[in-house]
Amino acid sequence: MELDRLDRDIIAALVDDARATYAEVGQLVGLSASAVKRRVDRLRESGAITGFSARVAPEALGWTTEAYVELFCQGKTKPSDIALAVAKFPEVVGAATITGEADALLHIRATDVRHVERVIERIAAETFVVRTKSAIVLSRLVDAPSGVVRNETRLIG
Amino acid sequence: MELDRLDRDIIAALVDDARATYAEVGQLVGLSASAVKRRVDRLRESGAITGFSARVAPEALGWTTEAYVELFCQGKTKPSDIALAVAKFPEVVGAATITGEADALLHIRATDVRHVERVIERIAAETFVVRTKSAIVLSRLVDAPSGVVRNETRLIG
DNA sequence: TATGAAAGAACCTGGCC
DNA sequence: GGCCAGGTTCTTTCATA
Repeated sequence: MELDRLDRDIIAALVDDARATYAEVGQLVGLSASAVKRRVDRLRESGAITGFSARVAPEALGWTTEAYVELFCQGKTKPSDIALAVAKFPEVVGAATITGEADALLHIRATDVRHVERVIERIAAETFVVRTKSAIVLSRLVDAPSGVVRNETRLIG
Repeated sequence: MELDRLDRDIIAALVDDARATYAEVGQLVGLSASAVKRRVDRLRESGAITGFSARVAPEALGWTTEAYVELFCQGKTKPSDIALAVAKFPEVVGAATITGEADALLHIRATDVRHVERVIERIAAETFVVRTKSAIVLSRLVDAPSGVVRNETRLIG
């Protein structure tokens, strides 16, 4: 699907504030409220916008620790095997197969370092996992809303 | 600030759908619409909810490639130095200082591999950067909304 | 301190041009 | 894409426990 500048501006506005009214978004991008609604409906149908989420401060919910874990797997492990295995752990908030020595990289959120350790232990117990290599996050410097490149479009005003 | 089960259920409902009406959230958690609104207002003021974002399919916007880049820095590089430097690049959607050999781990979104290369080149040109080690993402397996642990609370119904 | 009910204002939604 | 009308939702106030 083809996205024009208006679509991109609307998306940027909704990434910034998903509860903005159609009229507010319209004023930012230069459209009427109903025109914005039509485009948003279309963007959702086409899958460009996949939904709307509250952004949460993880610490406020007790998730004060995060870690990245590299997974080294057996020769013929499929990405879907890894996906299925890690999806069982709510603590795994991100996962991807990657190039390089490791086969996959996991992003984990936990309540403390002990909790991280327990999760890694259980993941390492999966049959296809040969070994893991983990790094605890010391301080987070950047955290963009998932799926989004920051400041992608410059809004007028 | 203290969060009870009702607050956590409300947060879970809004992470799932930030545009749900207060009445809808209320029905999930067992409160009236106005009670839900009061709690949401309080959660925003207290900082537990930091905002509301549209979830976007990066590919729909042309961001088809992602990479993780380890940064090895000079001895007395401060986290704030790294933060300032990488914040200049909209392609850096995540960054954190970490334990282990590397000093920081960056998460990059770009239009293609050439684009990733250009960004890494410019980051490597920062005075404090000694070297980098990067891994291109082959396929994404898990991607939770930022800051959130999946399925944190079990909603009734 | 927190809740539910109610009322006016604001907003959404769909039809029409 | 804009305009408009009817239905829904938000927001605030009030009374209650």
